[in-house]
Amino acid sequence: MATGIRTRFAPSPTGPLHMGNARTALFNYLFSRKEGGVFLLRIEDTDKERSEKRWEEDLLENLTWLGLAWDEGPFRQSERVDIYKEALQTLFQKGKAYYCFCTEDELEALRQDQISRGETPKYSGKCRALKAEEAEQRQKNGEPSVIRFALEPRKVKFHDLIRGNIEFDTGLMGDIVVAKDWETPLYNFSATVDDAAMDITHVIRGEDHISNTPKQILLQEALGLKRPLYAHLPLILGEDRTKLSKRHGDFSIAHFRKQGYLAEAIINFLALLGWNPGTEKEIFSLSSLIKEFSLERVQKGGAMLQLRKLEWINAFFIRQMSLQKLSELSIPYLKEAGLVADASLKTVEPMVRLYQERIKKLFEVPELLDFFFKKPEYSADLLVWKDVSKKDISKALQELATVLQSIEEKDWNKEIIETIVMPHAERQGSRGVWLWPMRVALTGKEASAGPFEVATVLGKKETLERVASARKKLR
RNA sequence: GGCCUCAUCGUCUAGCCUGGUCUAGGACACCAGAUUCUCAUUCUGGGAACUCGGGUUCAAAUCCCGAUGAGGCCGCCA
Repeated sequence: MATGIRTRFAPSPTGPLHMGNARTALFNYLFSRKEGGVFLLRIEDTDKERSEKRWEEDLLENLTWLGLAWDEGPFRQSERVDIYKEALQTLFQKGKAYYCFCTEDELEALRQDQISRGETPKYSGKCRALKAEEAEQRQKNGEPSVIRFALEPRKVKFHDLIRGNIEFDTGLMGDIVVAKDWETPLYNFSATVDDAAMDITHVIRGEDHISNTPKQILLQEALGLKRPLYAHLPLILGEDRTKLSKRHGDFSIAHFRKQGYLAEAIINFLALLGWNPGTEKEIFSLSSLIKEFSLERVQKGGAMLQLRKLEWINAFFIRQMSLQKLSELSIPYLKEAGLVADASLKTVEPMVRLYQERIKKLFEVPELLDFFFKKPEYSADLLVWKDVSKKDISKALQELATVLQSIEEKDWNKEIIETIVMPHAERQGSRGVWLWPMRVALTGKEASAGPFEVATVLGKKETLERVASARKKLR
């Protein structure tokens, strides 16, 4: 903690953790770890209508699954109302806050009017002119109101660690609502107060917050709070190059997890979306990312998600994984698909081994391995290799059965089966005449692992049975 | 509409700050070939980009200006 750097991930529990969120969390995590700082989690649940406990749970669970461990928190803004109340008082004392009694209809009418005149919609500041005592009285009388912050109209400059200097004219913005009432602070206000209260040194968040920054800076100045450093990350875009949202489909981490994407792969993929090491290295573990990460190498332009690449990275990690680990991960998917009630590593490992280089995501495991657990279903036509006649295929299978039968149980392994069967297959002009129907007889599939490996796993008895039933199909 | 941000292959990007070594590099995807009973893996090869226009300079993807395009924000959401 030598550097005293503190970052935070501050999602609102109004939806699941998704690719965009997760990357913001990842960059905050990487930066704080790299600098030996603290990474904290804050749940921004000030919106009572939209916040849901299940989304908070989703956030925590999937963040943990990804391996993004936070050092402090989770803090919930809903549990920190007193802190905001106090800040609100300060604002009132300094004459920077006032009650606004304008109705939503009134404001909407004003907005429409401004838009139709080609002006920037902004609050007129009408209630700012109200006498404090009068406003207080109306408020006490129960007249509906909100609390606004009197924005100082001036140029606000700040330095963004990714984009350089940015300047806004706050005269172009209306007074913002900082709280619906004393118990209900709004985002710009609660986030500003909390970032200071939690000693956040680096605010690393999405680019969509750039225009909130000047408002927050003005709030900091009014409250006498320290200004953190800012780094605005480029947005993650959908296929239409707009900000990722529900209509782009399900990009929740939970969804990808269910599909059988590995946490390592998602982390690796997300890291490369908007950041690169400056070398040609593309495969990273979380710990290697911590070593190499730097905000200076973060991109400025938004990046479209490329699911193909995620799949490739996922398949890569699957190929790198130990057989045992991959088997362990596969078992739940086999159970889920109803192929096995219970499976031991010992039975599953030999099967998984044959498919390790073919699995792109764990979700595919059942459809790839199903024939190991049940008799294959396929049409007789599938047994036919190229334009060989069914009669010849049947003959090949008959001879194959005889040859296989001759192999002793104790010699039933890939090498021996291959050395014995291959010479026969070679004599056919094309090996396919024997190998194709053999493989189809055993797997029922157009594409699968090799016939000798599969036969080995199935065992002699089962192999012969499947070859026999293939011959029956041809009759 | 206003403000802000961004701009290299289809996509993610290197290079840009510190102009020449860039006939612009890598990866994914795609195409072709090798291996092969199939699929996958692996290997080899291929096509594919500096948004446009000015300027500065001996020299610009790189610096400056403008245009265009794209995105974000303009909530009693975050």
